[in-house]
Amino acid sequence: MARTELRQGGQGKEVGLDVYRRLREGITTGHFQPNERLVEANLSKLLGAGRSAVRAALVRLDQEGLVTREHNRGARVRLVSEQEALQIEEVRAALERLLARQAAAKATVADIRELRLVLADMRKRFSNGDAIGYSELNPRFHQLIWAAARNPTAGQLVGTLKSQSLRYQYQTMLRPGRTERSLREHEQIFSAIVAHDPEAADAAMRDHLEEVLETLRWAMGHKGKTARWLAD
Amino acid sequence: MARTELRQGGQGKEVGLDVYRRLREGITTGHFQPNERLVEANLSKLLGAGRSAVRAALVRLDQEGLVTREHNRGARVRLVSEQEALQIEEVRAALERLLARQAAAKATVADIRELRLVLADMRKRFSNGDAIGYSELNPRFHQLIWAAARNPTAGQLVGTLKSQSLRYQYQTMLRPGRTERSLREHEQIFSAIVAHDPEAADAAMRDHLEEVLETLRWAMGHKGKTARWLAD
DNA sequence: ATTTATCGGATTGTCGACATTATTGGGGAT
DNA sequence: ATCCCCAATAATGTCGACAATCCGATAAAT
Repeated sequence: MARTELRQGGQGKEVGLDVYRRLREGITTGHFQPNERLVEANLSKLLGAGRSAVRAALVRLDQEGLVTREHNRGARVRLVSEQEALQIEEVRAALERLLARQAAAKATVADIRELRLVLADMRKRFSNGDAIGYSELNPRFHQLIWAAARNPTAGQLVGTLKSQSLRYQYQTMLRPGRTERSLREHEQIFSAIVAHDPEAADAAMRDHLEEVLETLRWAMGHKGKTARWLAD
Repeated sequence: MARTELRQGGQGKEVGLDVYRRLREGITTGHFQPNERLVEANLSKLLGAGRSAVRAALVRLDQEGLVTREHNRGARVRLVSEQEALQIEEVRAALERLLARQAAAKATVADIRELRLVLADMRKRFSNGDAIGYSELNPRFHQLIWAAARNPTAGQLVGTLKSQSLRYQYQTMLRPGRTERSLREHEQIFSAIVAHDPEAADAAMRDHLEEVLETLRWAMGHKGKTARWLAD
């Protein structure tokens, strides 16, 4: 099936890390589908690395929640249920509130400049009716906030959480009028950060992610209609 | 048949998991000190397992944040700085607020019974002037809340965070009058959960952990006096 | 027909060996 | 005495081989 050689990258050293990154990429991009078996020998050939490296990567990904491993039964891409996705999103919300608050407290002018840039881009794409392009910018906006908060602990955590629930991210766009609302919420967050107002940033992020969660719950209520072609 | 290992610990199978658990135990209990080198061959002999198992365990612990590994330079017990400990505590606070809220919403009578039991024990030890015994019950109380929230995602996360900042947990007792105040805060959290009032539970947990954080900051200001004998 | 037993292929778990890479310590030159 | 180079040592990274285990299929038994 996979005719595509993912072979490339490692400059002779750090093979292990490279394998981990490429495997991770393969999972998050959907190259490997949920519940798909990850056979060590196959990956070994596919990635051009020894089985040891593949094994180590699988252990890491397991701990990270992207892969499940059963004793003597190998590894598969972890399928997160809708219920789990909601839990993850709740946790993510709690963390992003903290990050927004800290970003408002610590953001530098450079941070704010980059945020403004992305936000302008978002406005442009929205007014062009490019909903997909808009939602592609969404992660970038949030990542800038994480960076501005200068809290590696929380940042890394929210990053791995995001990668776990990645599969459901596009469900939020299906609701009519969601994009415009999302844009307004992002603008609120932005102005709170510009004003260096932690309370407001917290509140704005809370409202935003509460909306996202609500939209997600709504979308999952329509599972029969939408999840069908999202599963493929 | 398998003449499997008479080594202590796991019952014959799951050697890998057992090695991981014992190594983890060794780190959290302080048997291995921060920054101490973890040489694979040594651990291999010490734990009576092959180097492969040890290696896998180290990879997991690295991803978990209890160990740091540098390429070609091996692994050592990760030393979390005071600043990092504060960050971790902030994140933990955010997560525990969520968990308290959900616990208030979902707690069963069994959950509440157990919580009441622990709390009664805490009161008893406090009135006996047993501050150390009191703080030993602290984790148990919080764990019961995590369990009552029925949110494995958040629960597991807050668990690993706790294990990372374990080293600083006793610093909060050094402040005079802290124990009594802590007891009152716990009672507030408990009654909010009993009343199934998520808002109140959130607020109570927020106040409680804000206090803990403040106490921690205070203790770190006195680093010169206290950290000396805490480091040994 | 259903259940049980057995066999073969496939895949993982584990061990040992070897190459590669840091680190340490000594010896010589300045 | 100080510095630099280089061998010796220790530990990790990687590979290959083998045994243990699981899964599916086929055959046997009731």
